[in-house]
Amino acid sequence: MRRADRLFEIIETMRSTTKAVTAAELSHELGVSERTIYRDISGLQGQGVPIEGEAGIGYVLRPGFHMPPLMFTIEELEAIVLGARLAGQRADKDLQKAADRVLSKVKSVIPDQMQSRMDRIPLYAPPTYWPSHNAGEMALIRECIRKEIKISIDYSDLKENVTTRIIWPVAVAFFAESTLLAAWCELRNDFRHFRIDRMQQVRTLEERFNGGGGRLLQSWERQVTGKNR
Amino acid sequence: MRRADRLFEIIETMRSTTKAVTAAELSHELGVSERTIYRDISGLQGQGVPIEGEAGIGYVLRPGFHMPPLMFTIEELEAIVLGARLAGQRADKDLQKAADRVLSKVKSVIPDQMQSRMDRIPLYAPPTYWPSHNAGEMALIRECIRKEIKISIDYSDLKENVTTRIIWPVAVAFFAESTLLAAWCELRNDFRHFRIDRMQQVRTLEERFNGGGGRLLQSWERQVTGKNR
DNA sequence: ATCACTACTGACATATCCTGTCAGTAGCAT
DNA sequence: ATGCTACTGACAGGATATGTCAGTAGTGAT
Repeated sequence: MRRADRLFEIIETMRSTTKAVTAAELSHELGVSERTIYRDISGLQGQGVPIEGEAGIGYVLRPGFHMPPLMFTIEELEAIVLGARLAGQRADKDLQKAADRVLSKVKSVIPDQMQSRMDRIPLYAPPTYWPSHNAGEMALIRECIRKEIKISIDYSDLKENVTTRIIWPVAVAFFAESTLLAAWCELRNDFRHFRIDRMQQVRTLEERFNGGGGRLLQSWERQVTGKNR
Repeated sequence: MRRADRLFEIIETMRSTTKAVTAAELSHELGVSERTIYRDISGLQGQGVPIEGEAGIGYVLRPGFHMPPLMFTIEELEAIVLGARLAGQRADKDLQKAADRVLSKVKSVIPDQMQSRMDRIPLYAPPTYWPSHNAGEMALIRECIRKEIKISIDYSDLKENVTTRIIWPVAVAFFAESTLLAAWCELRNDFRHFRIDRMQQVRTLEERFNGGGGRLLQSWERQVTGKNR
């Protein structure tokens, strides 16, 4: 049995029982070694499948693997659709695809009668004709924020001076005119904001930084709201 | 990207669109050759996934494939949160509240560990400092679109000439610089676009119009996309 | 009828990555 | 303390996934 098929099989097996399933059972059932099962499960978890393993117990598929039916009002659907369209226009290709998937997932969990209305929601986000450059890098940047990976950028400021900086990316702000990356700048030893379209080059580094479980983000938020007030 | 991941990707891609998807598109999107796509799809079909292919057309996922969708991924949550924030900034108070309710509903169905991550999604839509006037009327306008109620507006054009028109509102377009209402104009007997912030007054009428179950919207879409080409 | 586009199949050499084996660490329940 | 289990790392060999090339056939538009 090929790996690709096996992954589907594992999900189905776990879905069909409420008890915990051990790696040994799965390995016997599917005719592969335990080591392979551990690798498969790790792969599934990496794809977001909520399998939880506990030593001494086994694996359980957390409820929350499938989306339960959801009820939205027509106005809430308008908000979702408009939001997905706006986000799709402003952000990168990957996020745009994610927004599309959100719409299709939402559509498939709401009652039938709502589904047809969802296609006809008359709120549009037309393409912006001043596409921010480096939108392609934004997917990478988002990933680095999530994984807390340092990046190095060549940044050209207002006077066209180019500096190379190592920064710790923490947040992205979608202003109407431009898109800004907020980051801790090792050069300035403080938070700085960088326009995505002024980044000449974006390189991910091996090194990671410690965001303190959101504390870095919080201290940035404090600094920004403090200044703006 | 590994084959096992790709198969899930293909399903999600096909689920997220109603149009047919060609092997060439998939191959480009996933970074593999067309030959591999054909092999992947053949594999999925072998596992019972109802993908249908037609020469000259592409692939479609047969409706009735009603596997409940998988839970949102982190990236999809990012799209939802950013979308809600953008929509909340651009639209009216009511829609903003609806967007908030969407977030809390979504939050209530996702696994615990995801909930805390959702609060810390670092994508922001800062307030626009050129608030479109009459945003307050937008909730009313959206309602009239839904219920197909005629409205009367006093509209001031580029030269400050004010005209009073009876219009049939069909759609709202959120451009970067302004927000436009698309409507059938009884005065001009054609579709016209009105900037929300140029409307002096908005009055709902008793009379309703017949949108033909989306046909009016469609004919507007045709006209707009035709002109843009 | 022709053309452009597309799904689909087969063959084959190559390189990828999947797999089992072995070894070891650590958490949970009894 | 013991047994069960999840989990990780290293490594070598082999299964298999992949790209390339070539070709057939169906669909829709002109």
